[in-house]
Amino acid sequence: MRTLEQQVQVLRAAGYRVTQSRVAVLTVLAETDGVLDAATICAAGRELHPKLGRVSVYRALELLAELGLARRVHGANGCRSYARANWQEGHYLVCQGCGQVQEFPCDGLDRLVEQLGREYRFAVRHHLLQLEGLCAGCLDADGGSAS
Amino acid sequence: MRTLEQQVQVLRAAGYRVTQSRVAVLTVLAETDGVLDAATICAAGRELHPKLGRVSVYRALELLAELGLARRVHGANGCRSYARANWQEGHYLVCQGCGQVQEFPCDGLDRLVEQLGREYRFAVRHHLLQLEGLCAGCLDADGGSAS
DNA sequence: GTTACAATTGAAACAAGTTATCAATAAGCA
DNA sequence: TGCTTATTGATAACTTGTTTCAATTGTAAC
Ligand SMILES: [Mn+2]
Ligand SMILES: [Mn+2]
Ligand SMILES: [Zn+2]
Ligand SMILES: [Zn+2]
Repeated sequence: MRTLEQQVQVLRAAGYRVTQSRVAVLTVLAETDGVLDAATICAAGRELHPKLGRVSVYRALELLAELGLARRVHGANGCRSYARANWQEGHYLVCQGCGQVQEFPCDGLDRLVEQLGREYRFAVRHHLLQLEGLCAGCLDADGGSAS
Repeated sequence: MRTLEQQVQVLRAAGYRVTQSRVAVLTVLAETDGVLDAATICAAGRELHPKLGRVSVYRALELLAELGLARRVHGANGCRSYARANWQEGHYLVCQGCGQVQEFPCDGLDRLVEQLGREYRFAVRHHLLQLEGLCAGCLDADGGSAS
């Protein structure tokens, strides 16, 4: 789990300025476990940086996603929401109960992806694996009553 | 590969009416290998059913996706495009060269998903695996010059 | 074939989400 | 501290998706 300070270093190292807007967006994402859409991030970000504008939020999210510091999460009605991220490739669990998003490493997946590439003669450049279901906490809370 | 006739049966079996709008959308999707957005599907669908309206295209796509006859494909700038589909779960290859979308069966993936569920104590309900890269055809055409 | 009825449609108006513009600002550097 | 330029953000434009509701059409019963 990268700290905010480390994330800021990623920004700087990539040659981008460490601006109040970008830090605000990064901070908002760091303070939640779930997914947030641009409007929510903007509202929350204004408590840190009151002048924050909608447009900057969109621009920051796009940049942060490129750098692997944020991730656009695929939802049933579009992918308008983002979660914090620590890697560029997408391997994550989305809890349908509490909305929490959890990244996970992908050892087995990378092997599988490589194998699929050979099988279908396809040169894989990126891969996205998203699992939806119920997290441990929500399973316990439900007592197994979840459909 | 399900035929159009079989797809129509899926619609009917699920209790939905086989309307000109739905058949038009299904046909347009069947006639391409790639992904199409709603506007494009609407335009193409009007050659089959001139009265076809935008709204019906959105509604048809949502329904067809539910039935596993179409799939919303996750793109870099949102997921506004659809491809034909034969299953409800998402395992597919998206070619960045020609735009072709290819579904594939998921034996190994299902095992992996099950294992991940145990490892993270997460009850998986749905999974999405999307690989992006270059298909065999585009690899040959490029002669290996692709980045 | 005709009739009855609910599911479905589609034009129009609306709402939401996203991007272009461009003068003003502030981040990094000397 | 001042210089330079990337970045910002208000506004306006645009694109995408949804609501509404009277008209239509698919289906099954007659
Ligand atoms: Mn990986
Ligand atoms: Mn599967
Ligand atoms: Zn949960
Ligand atoms: Zn998506």
